[in-house]
Amino acid sequence: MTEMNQKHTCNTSHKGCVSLVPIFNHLDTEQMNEVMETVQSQSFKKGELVYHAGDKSDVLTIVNKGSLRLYRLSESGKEQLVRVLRPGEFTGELALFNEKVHENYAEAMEATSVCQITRSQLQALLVKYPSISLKILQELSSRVDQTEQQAARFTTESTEQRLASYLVELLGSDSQSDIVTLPLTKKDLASYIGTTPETVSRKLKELEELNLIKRISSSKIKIVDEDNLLFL
Amino acid sequence: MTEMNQKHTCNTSHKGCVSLVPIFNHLDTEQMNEVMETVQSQSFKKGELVYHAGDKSDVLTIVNKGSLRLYRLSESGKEQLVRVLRPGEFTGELALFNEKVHENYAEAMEATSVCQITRSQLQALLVKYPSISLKILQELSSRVDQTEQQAARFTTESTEQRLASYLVELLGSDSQSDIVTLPLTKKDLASYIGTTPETVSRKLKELEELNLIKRISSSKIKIVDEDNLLFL
DNA sequence: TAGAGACATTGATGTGGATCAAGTTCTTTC
DNA sequence: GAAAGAACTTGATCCACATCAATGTCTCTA
Repeated sequence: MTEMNQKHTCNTSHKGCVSLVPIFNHLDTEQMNEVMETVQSQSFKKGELVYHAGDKSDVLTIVNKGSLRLYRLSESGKEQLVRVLRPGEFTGELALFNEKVHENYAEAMEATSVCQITRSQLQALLVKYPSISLKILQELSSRVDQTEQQAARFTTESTEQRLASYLVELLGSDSQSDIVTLPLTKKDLASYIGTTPETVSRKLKELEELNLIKRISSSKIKIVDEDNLLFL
Repeated sequence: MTEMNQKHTCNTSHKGCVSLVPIFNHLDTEQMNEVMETVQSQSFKKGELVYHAGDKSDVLTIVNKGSLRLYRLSESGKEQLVRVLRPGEFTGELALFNEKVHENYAEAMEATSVCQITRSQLQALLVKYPSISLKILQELSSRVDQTEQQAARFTTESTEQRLASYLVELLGSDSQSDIVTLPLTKKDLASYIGTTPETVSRKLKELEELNLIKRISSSKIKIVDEDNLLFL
């Protein structure tokens, strides 16, 4: 991986890595044991890079605990948040399957442990258990869909609409309660929806004045009127 | 598939479908023959839809001849061009691998012939020839990358820069000559780079005044200064 | 080959949201 | 727990680009 970060390889408790993640957790116990022996566990402290653009390391990195922030730098050096990886999600597929260099940066947002599997190891597993391919294909095709949708929103919706959609989507998974917790700083949130922190601030204020949301604290927001949020 | 379009199933000459496309053309002759027997050939006239948003048909569609225009409609009904599929490229993976409905519309841009393979047929092939999975994984991961880059451009680059990048990318594949042929109408081009036809018109004029390009005809453009196009 | 409809250009105008700048509040850390 | 520094908010200004409108040009088709 990146040479700049010391690695804390711990050979115990790969279990989480394997049994938790969608691409492996359909296997039976014995097969999982086999997978566990091939994956390497690794930990990163907040702010450390798992890989960076230009890096060619060919491992698949699966988040076990914590979260990774994937971002890009534009030609002009502006940072664009691509997505946040949560436990069970993976990254590194471009370098792994296409033998290309990474185009993204992957940074730990908090203390984060991941499992890594090399190209040759994964290839062996894919041949032996084709169902793993299928899971990865599922995940990748749904990522293509999500990213296309995200791109389409940049050109067809206003900043306010994108912010509102984002809040409602947070609610979706969170559910149960009508209070969402922003998992990102305002700066990252702004970058993700394609705007600036100043504008996020102003738009949240506007949404509050329209009685669509209520700001509880800086990172907690109550969704008052989900339907009209999507109607903007 | 879509019930609105008559299908022109021709059971001859699947050969192109199979031997031309990256996901199959690494197989040996005998294996290809096997694949040929499972795929279905189909033709579409200009403007016909191969599938549409909401459709749940679970086939992988591979372009053999011609081209398909993939687009989305936003909530507000605005059309966003996602990408153009050329021979060898495929679509339909979301519905196929995730058993979800299509989110895109796929429309023939000209007389187009495609090959289709159903979920169960493909699954059988994937188990038998794991190298096919690998090819699909390659293609999908590179699509994720491209789409992420496209999304990042919407937020970090100006319209002029996006247009310039687009022209240079056209040159890349076309190569040899420094003249590119726009494969899209101005309307589609505008949608693809996230702007309006009016602005495309104006920006092309500006680029010409800067001596970076020269418009030969409405669809042919000479790239005069590739380096500075990327420097904008 | 004329005429209609689609597509492309150009101009005039308005505005959403970026940018710059100045406070304010929240977190670190020593 | 005080000081330093992030992160956040609010205000004032500006501009890139959308939108609306009019005209010009291409290309089907009858």
